[in-house]
Amino acid sequence: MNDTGESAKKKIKRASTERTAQRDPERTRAAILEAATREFAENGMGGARVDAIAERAGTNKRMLYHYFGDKEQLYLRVLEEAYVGIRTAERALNIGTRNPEDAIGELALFTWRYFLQHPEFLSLLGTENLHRARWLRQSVRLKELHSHLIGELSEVLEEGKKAGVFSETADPLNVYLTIASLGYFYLSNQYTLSTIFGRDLITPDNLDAWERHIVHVTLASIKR
Amino acid sequence: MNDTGESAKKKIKRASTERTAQRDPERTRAAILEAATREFAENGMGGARVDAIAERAGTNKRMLYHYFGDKEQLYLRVLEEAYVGIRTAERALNIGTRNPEDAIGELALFTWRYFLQHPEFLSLLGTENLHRARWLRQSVRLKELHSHLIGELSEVLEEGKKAGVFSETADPLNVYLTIASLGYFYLSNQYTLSTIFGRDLITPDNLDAWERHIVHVTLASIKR
DNA sequence: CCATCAAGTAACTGTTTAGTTACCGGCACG
DNA sequence: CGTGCCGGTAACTAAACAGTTACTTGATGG
Repeated sequence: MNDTGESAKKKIKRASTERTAQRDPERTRAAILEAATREFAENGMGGARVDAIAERAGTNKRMLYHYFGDKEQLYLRVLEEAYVGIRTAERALNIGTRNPEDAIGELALFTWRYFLQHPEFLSLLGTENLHRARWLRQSVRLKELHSHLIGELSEVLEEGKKAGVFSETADPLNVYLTIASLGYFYLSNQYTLSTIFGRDLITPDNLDAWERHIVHVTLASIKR
Repeated sequence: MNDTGESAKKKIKRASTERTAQRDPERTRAAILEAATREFAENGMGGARVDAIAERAGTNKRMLYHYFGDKEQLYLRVLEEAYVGIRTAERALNIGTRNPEDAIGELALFTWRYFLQHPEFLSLLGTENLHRARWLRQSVRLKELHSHLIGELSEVLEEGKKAGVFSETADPLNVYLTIASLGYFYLSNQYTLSTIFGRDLITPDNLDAWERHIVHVTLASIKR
């Protein structure tokens, strides 16, 4: 109830003390979030089951509703965390410090490899778009998260134009959409593509080839 | 039961006779298929409701189960029809009759515009990939439908290589995946993209710009 | 050692869902 | 004329579902 210095002190003491592990609210919360990420990624919003999330998290529905309100709020939380994940890792690249051509190549490589290592992120995007960004639109946390990317990319392109290596028509959003398109489609649609074309797209050789293809196409599209 | 000349004659008579319109099996069947296409496209496999499909089709569940067996078989039928639709239209392009550069440009334009005019096809692909092509894999009708595309594309590329306009490394599957990637991602992810980048991707100006971009990128990636 | 309070459990509820069954009505044919 | 068949209706059922409520457990502070 009250958050006096006394109780705060006790909380710190509790948090740093080895406990029986039967109770661990933060752990439970994190477990629910992770379980929900997997469940929503595998089954979509309509197909995900609240009971399944609770079971995967090793807890029960009572805790899920206690920490997250309801299914929709939990889903939004999962989606927000997924975006924070990729944008944070992207920012750490610091593409602005490289020469323009390398910077674009690095961003393409990073994006492809992130998609490859985080299939659940691609699934969540697919689900959210199926619903026309119904939940993402309600998010208040994500408005500023993405502007940094376009800003940095814009600077890199300007630098390249001045140096005479990039075409004057190169546009930052177009460049990012090109990189993301080539990575997203190949991975998210790998199952139908492999089926209809009778060729397993996910073998190491094919993945390597497509990685090189993405870098090649991206640079070919903006070089003078 | 039996399909003698007599009963066949009667069927023809029935089909050509103006009836009370209370009964029309083919119409009902087609209405169910069309309603199911929309329902599955809008809500995915998990989110689609059999009652909603029946209502949209102006009929009821009894007929749906009568014609299509169950929800899963109906879904597969919808998916198969969607693939037949795009591959049939694609074949009519006859890209083999054009000069190589125009042929690739035409294929890119066609694919983009088909995606633009058939959002339900993109949604169905998304849903099917979410489930790792679980139903498509079971389809026996679709094995040969797609080989024609790659064959024709392969011929065009060979012709272009001989003429010296295309790079020797250009690969037919890669070219198609490039075209499809750029169209698919832009449209299927337009909702989250427009939200996070604060720019409406679906305005006529932006659509035109992206159409030109796809053709430009595709050709830039294979030109010598 | 007892009172308190939050973490966690499990059984329950009202609703929705896929799939079924019992029935209706008109048409073709004997 | 009446019998069987087929397109179509609507009410039903069993299971699954999201969300709730009554309860247990165990740590902590007095």
